[in-house]
Amino acid sequence: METVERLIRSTQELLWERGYVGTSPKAIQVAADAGQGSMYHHFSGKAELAKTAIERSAAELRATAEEQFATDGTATERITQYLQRDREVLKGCRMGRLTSDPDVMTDPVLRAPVDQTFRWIRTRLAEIIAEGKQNGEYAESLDAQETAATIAAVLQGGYVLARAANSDEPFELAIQGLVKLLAGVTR
Amino acid sequence: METVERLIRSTQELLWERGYVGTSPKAIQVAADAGQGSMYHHFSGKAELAKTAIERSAAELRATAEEQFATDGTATERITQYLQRDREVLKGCRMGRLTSDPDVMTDPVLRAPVDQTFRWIRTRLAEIIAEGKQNGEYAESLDAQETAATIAAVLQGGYVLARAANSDEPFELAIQGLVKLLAGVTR
DNA sequence: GTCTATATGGCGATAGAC
DNA sequence: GTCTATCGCCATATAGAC
Repeated sequence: METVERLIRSTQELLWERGYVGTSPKAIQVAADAGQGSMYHHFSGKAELAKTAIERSAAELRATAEEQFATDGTATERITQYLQRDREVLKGCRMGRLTSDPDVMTDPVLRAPVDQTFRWIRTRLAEIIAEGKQNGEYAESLDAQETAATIAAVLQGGYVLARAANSDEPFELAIQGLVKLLAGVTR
Repeated sequence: METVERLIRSTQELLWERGYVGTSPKAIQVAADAGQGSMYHHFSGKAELAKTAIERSAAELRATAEEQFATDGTATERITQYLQRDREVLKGCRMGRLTSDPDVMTDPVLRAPVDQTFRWIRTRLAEIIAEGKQNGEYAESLDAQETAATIAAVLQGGYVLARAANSDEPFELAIQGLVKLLAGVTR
């Protein structure tokens, strides 16, 4: 693999594990097996490399989610599939965790892909719920935007609870609880 | 206010804003208006000060939550009150955000109060839901543990979505969506 | 493109004077 | 208890040779 690619992927991994503030150029170089000069030849510095890595992760995350969303099946089936797909729960969400990083949230360039990712997920979930209302799966009174936000929040919050407990269990409980609550509004 | 107290409170504030990795002893000293020697006289170092600050924040958080939980009223009323109480949404949860900090999660001493806080919240919510089942407010089939985890997750995830969007809106949407879903299981 | 040398400044802590 | 001095190390680059 080329040096640039190794640098980007190593940065993605380190941002996931340690955040932006907790990741040093040196650590990236070691992980990527690239020299100092090499890194600064390809990128202007830590910030530009992080921008590239975050944007890459955002695109990957959307692609993975769309795999679940784009299947055929009822709205409930698609949402449930998304909720229950295999996840590395204890690592947390690589986008969600960045919202705790002060330097990411402060820099509009670094925050933008994080922002966009969650807007996209909420929009996509709201579309699916709206479809479910159209075909009579859900009551007309169900608010698509609100419910979409709730679903996205349970996932993000599930990660938080799991990491706090150092166990997948609270995540699984939260998802299961949500699935059952959703069943309550399904006709 | 005494120096020790200023040190602890400044650390609480900085941990909330910038996390453990993003907070330096120097920054704490400046915020607390305390000298280098002063800080190291009262605490062995950054880690011990952080431990004290996190434990303090955990206790405060529990006390604040219990204010909502301990009122009289139906289970739904108490839960809704907790969900809809005034919050500094864009600052996020000071316990929840620490789950993204690599050095906090790695150190058992620093992680313990975070762990305990969320276990307590989930337990407390589950108790209230169980009471609601007893007095016929909720269906017998409602799982208290799962639903408690879902509620806690929506709050934590709501913070994440709000910070990503740099707006309270997604938080409010997620809470509102949850309240309505809960109404679906209320008799 | 990649390497090594060098630089400035901050981190996290220790030592000892006052 | 608080202050200043000092320390070794790392963060984040820049410069210029190869």
